[in-house]
Amino acid sequence: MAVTIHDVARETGVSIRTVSRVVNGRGRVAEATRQRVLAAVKELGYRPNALARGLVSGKTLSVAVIIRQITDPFFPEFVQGVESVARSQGYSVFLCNTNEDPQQELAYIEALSAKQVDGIILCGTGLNTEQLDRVSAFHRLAMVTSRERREGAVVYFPGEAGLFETTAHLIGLGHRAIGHLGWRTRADGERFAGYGRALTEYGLEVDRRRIVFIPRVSIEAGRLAARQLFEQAPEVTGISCYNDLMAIGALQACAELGRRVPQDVAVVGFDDIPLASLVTPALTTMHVPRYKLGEMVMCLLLQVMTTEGPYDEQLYVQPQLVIRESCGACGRGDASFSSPVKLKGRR
Amino acid sequence: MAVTIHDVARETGVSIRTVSRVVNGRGRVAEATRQRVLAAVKELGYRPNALARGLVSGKTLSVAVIIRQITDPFFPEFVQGVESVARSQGYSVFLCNTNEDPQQELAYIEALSAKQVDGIILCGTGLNTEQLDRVSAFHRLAMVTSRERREGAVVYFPGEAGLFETTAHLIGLGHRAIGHLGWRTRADGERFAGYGRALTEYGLEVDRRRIVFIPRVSIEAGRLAARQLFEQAPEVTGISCYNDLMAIGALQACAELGRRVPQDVAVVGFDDIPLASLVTPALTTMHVPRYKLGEMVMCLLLQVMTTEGPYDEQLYVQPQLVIRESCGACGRGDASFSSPVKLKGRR
DNA sequence: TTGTACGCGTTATCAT
DNA sequence: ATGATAACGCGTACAA
Repeated sequence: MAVTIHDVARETGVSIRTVSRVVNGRGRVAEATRQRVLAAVKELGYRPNALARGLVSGKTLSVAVIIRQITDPFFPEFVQGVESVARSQGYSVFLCNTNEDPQQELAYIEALSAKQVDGIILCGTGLNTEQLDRVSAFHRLAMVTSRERREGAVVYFPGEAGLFETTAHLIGLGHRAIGHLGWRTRADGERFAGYGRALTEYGLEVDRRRIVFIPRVSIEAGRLAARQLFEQAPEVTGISCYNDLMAIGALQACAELGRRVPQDVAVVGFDDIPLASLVTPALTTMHVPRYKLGEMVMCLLLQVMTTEGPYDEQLYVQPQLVIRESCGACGRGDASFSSPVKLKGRR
Repeated sequence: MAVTIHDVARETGVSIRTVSRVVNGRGRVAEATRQRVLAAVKELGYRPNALARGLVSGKTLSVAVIIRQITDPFFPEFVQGVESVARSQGYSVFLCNTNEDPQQELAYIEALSAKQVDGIILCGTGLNTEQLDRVSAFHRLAMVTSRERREGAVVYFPGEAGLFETTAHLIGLGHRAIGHLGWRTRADGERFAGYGRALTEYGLEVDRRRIVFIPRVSIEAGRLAARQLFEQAPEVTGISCYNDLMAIGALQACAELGRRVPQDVAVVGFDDIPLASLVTPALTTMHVPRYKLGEMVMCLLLQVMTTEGPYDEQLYVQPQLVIRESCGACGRGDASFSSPVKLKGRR
């Protein structure tokens, strides 16, 4: 069995109360006693049981981060940001991967509440508003979302406005037949909505044939989706994508089909993952400061956790359009500058 | 305050013992009572406090995975493997990122022991043998390592043999001036050792100038290291790298410096991350089944946790050399098959 | 079949 | 300054 506070007390000849005082640094303790206790702690290798501590204190000093896909390059950096702030405040982090499944997400939240985590961070939740309200009634939480939300602690980066901007960028470059590679079929997809609004505002039709949704995000899924798009709507000359992974998949598809980027087809992504600047043509995309997002939302959660009652604060992060080469808008789209290290179409 | 077992008992008019029985599904309970209790549980939203449960049972149903770098594409898939097995057995997973810092790693282990996790998974630990022995004396643990280890539960994939093989591959292709991009300067680096042994066994000199170590693994670090390598030893025609990230960085460097791959320089990696098959020339590398590794080590940990006393089992995973294009060994290294989607030299 | 009571390792409230 | 002791919420001998 592990060594407990009683062992230390017995060893030192004081009461457990005193040991507790020394260990927690609260309350006055004679320096001599303090030293003796500290010595015993070290010698016995005493480590306070966080369970017992949490049981009585009601605080576990642990938080959970729920993300959709750890293999999506978006999330690791985000998690790092969360973790760095959390650790600096003495918090441990539970990482939970929902595999983009809302059921899984709910299941995790259930389990976490049993674990008595002090707070939960949601990044790109798949829950609907009602579910979200229920959860936020029972947990201290902070979230990163691209869905408009007027209550609670949220770091908001507008997916709708983001895709409006990328799509408008394509329109501004003269494209008229613009396709979209989207995530899921949900009617309330903000990014998809941004795509639609851009078309509409510029007087273009939203054509179902030019839209392909895929359930799970990956380069390979993007490649396949793009191929499908070109079959359904060969006239497409511009593609705005849900994110960079899909966009890179689209680049592959273009390469396979002999469509030159950006000369024949312009492709624009979202997220600006590290890979985006590495591919050739380098991907034009919306930059999202992932690490900073993680730091911000964890800071918000700290506020939430130290506040009695509801805590409302919405932080807005404006994604930035990063113009590279995949849309041909970059002044010197000189192919001779490209390195011969290329992405392959398929393995 | 949260609803406790007492609330449910009061609501139902039974004792907490009965509620406990129903909730845990142990012991005989009259079906009628059972239903009433279940109803109350649902209505009140009762959720057993895992802290209290863990305190009395000595089990928390949670494990921790300690990894070096969540942003290294190696780890996310590994973690997924761990998580899938863990979840299937009702375990939650703490994810801990050490940022390749052994001190951080020790700190995490300390904290985790306070959290009473039931087990710990180490993936590519930075601890030395002595530290490892100490830790394994106090915790149930399983590990993935490329360092030979004859005790405990370990999934072993031989880094030494792996780099021997990649280096030997280069030698077999006729290369004589072979460089190495390594991680850290540690004398006990297994992969570096494999590189050295290959040279020696084939009668080649180990030349210090042809070796560059970098402290942190990334594509960018690999690029810079490769540039340094070419400055120190311009005669190099083959490079065996610690992992794929470095190798891809090396590909970039070659591109920048006008050295054609594989015609002028052959590059070989290790890990076979998804990106490896996407770059052109596609990277020749050692394939490591990351997801499977995660599943295996979690299964081992389950064994460890359900076994009284020490549990010893070493699983060997043989990495496979995947011959692609970056060494020119692929029969038809026909450049015209390459897609125009390329990696850029720098952003 | 069901209930009482104790203990898990802490923290914190009271005395002393 | 320090020591008994009561919670915290739950599992489980043991009793009924």
